[in-house]
Order: sequence, then structure tokens, then C-alpha cells
Amino acid sequence: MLKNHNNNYKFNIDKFYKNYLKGPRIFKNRDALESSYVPDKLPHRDTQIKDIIEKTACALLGDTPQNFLCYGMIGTGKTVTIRYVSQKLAQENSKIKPSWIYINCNIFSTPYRILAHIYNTISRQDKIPPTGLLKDIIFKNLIRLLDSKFGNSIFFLVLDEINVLADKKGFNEILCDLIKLNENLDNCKTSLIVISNKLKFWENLDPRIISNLGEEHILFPLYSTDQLKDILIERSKISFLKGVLTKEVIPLCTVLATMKYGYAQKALELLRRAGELAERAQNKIITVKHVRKAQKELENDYIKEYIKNLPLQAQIILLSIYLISKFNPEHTIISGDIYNIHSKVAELIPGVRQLTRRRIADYINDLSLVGIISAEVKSMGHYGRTKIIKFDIRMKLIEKALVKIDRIQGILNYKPIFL
DNA sequence: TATCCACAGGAAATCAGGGTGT
DNA sequence: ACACCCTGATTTCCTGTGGATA
Repeated sequence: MLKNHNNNYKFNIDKFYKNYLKGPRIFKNRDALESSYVPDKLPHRDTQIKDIIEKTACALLGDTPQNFLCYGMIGTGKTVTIRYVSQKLAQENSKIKPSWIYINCNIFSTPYRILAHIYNTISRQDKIPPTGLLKDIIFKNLIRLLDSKFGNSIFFLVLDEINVLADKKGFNEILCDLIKLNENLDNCKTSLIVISNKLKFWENLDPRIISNLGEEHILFPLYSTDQLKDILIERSKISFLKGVLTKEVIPLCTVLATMKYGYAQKALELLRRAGELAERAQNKIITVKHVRKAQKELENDYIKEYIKNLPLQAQIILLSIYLISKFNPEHTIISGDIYNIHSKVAELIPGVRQLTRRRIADYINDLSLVGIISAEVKSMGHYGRTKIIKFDIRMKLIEKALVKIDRIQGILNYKPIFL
């Protein structure tokens, strides 16, 4: 924002607000396009809802529902369906009101933290510190707390995104603990609902746990383009004012989302952004143009945000690749190059240590997994076997993201010396 | 066709930094 | 102060390998 001498902004705030407030309205309920929103209708999830309702209904009578597993690709409505059912269950007029606790394994990613999180959510007075105690002690405390606070009722534990823990050490341990929890409770009973974004996440799971999660798991299949369209139509009725959508908008959102991402969250986000763009431009209606622009923004923002949140070492690895491609565009980049440049760059940044080849290899794999770079194993005969690495996205975008990182921006023009 | 480069990538150990109760 | 816990990041050690070259 530009300033002139009188300390007045050239950007006139008052005027902006005035225009904004009297400008055309687009949204009726913006939140309805957030992925956390639970609508009254969930199109194309009838079988799953029925399944879950049947499995959980006995909680209303005070019986313990069996543990079960929901699985399906990201954005297929697993979480929202569970939330939907939990709301329905809460609305029932029964003596026993089940309680719910929702745990995202992305955030609470170890046995200790999950147990502590459950404890801290329930307990008002004493909190368990984020680290320090023995896990067994938390376990015992939690049992005491659950039994005393939740007499004879049912406690649902929802473990979402369990797949992110799949290759961690404590993976089996977490589920074991939670299953054990139920066995050790006297009054209160818990029921475990596990949600996985990966289809075959149970491959390295203890067979005992698998059997505990029941035989039939609930599958959430991908939405087809038509189904996705229904969802968008349903949500847009809630979120937008009448008549603001031109008729091509939803089909386009659906197609873009199906092609690029294949799941519902992105389609909803696309729609929301398109609406916001229209709003900002003070347009009365949302058109295809807004959707296209939103799509571009969405993609760029996602990548920039992702890079921004990467660990510093991973950012330095990206920087290393960037520097090689910038100053030596013809060069085919192999793992060893990245190791060399990384070592040099690390020396330039205070407090950053050099890494071993092994560690660098892991970072390279991570980055290629999310699609920022591509890394292809190739044998070069007598010249060894290595990975050929290149950017999978435009360099400009990488640059834009790297400039924003304080500790790196000074080195963006460092020219590495090649042998 | 045997060789050998420059790594790939699994498993286990180690380190550092957060914390605890005694 | 001390022994110990939990965790994430990294190192150490390791075995394996595709294919151009000698």
C-alpha cells in the first residue's frame, strides 16, 4: 500500500468499505463451503451413513459399539459423514448421551500426545504437560478420569488420518493403547472409529488390531463427476444468494476438481474462491472467468504455502536444485550434485549443519512424493546408479516461494562453482 | 560378460531438547 | 542433581543394483 507525505493512504479505506458494503452480495453463508461444515444433506453417502448409524446405534442403549474403520481416498466424505452421524446421534432423545472426541493424527501424532490430548480435552482442572510424564501414568490417569466422569456412557474416539502414522514406530502402539483403554475401563466404555485416507494402510498393522477393527470396513469410494456436481449444487444452494451463479460455473468446478485433484474439498474451495473473486471485483455474478482465476490462484497458493512450511533443510535442498537449474540450466541434476551444493549452502547459513547423503536422499524423496520435483532412478553404467532430479513446477513459482524465506533469500544469487 | 560406479534405501543407533518425579 | 521418559531429526552401517565400459 502506497503512502503519500501526509500519512494518508492512497488506498482509501473508508471508500473501500463503503463500496464493499453497498456492492453486490454474493454469499449467503460462506462457511457452507468450508470442509469443516456439516450440511443437512450428504449426497451419495446413504449406504455409508446407514452403515455407521447401524453400527453406532447401540450406544443409545448403553451398549458398546464395535470398533470400526472407514477408509477411502482423501476428500471422499469420511470425516464429514462421521460428524454428521455424531450430530444425529446427539439429537436422539435417549437417556444415555454418547460423547465424542475427535483426534486428527496429523496434529496428535504419537501415543503420548493422543492420550494426553484426550485427557486434556475432558479434564477441566489439571492438564497433562505436552511432554515429560511416563505414558503409563497418563494411561492410568485417563482411565480414572473416564470412569469417574462418564459413568455408564459411551465414549467415541475418532482417529482421523491414521494413515499418516502408518510408517512410524508407534503406529501399532497407538491403536493397541486405545483398544487396551477400553479393556481397562470399569464403568465407561469407549468405541474406536478409525479413519484412513489410504486404501491399504493396514498392511503393516498388527493382525490382532485388524481383527479388533471388525471384518467389514466401510469404504468411501471416489465421487464421480456427476456426484461431485450434486454435492456442489447442494452446497451452493446454502452458500450463495440466488442467481449469482452462471450455469457453467459448477460444471467447470467439477471438471477442474476431478481432473486435477479428484476430491470434494478442492471443488468446494474452488467454488468459494471464485465467489470471493467475484465479490472483490464487485461483480454481481460468478462466471467461468472467476473459476479459472481461482483455480490458478489455488494452485499457486498451495505450492507457495507448502514450501513456506517445509523444514529449513528441505527448503535448502530446494534452493540447491534452484541454484543449479538457474546457473547451469543444461546440467542434468543428480543426487550427488544436490549433496554438494547443499553442503556449500549450509555453510553460508548460520546455525545450519551439513547433512549426510542418506538424509538428503530422504528429503529428495519427500519432495518428489508431493510433486514439487521429480526424481527418477537411472543407471548410467560405469558412471553409477543415481537419481535424475528436476523441478515439476515452474521455477518462477519456486523462486517466489524461496524469496519469502528469511534465512534463504540472501543466497538466491549465490553461484555454486562446478568442477 | 565380468566389473564397478554412485548411488538407493532399510534398520538400528545416536543426539538433542523438551520434560518428569524423587 | 540425577535417572529416566518421549520425540523428531539425523547418522551410521549396511546390502543391493542397472547397465555402460573394459
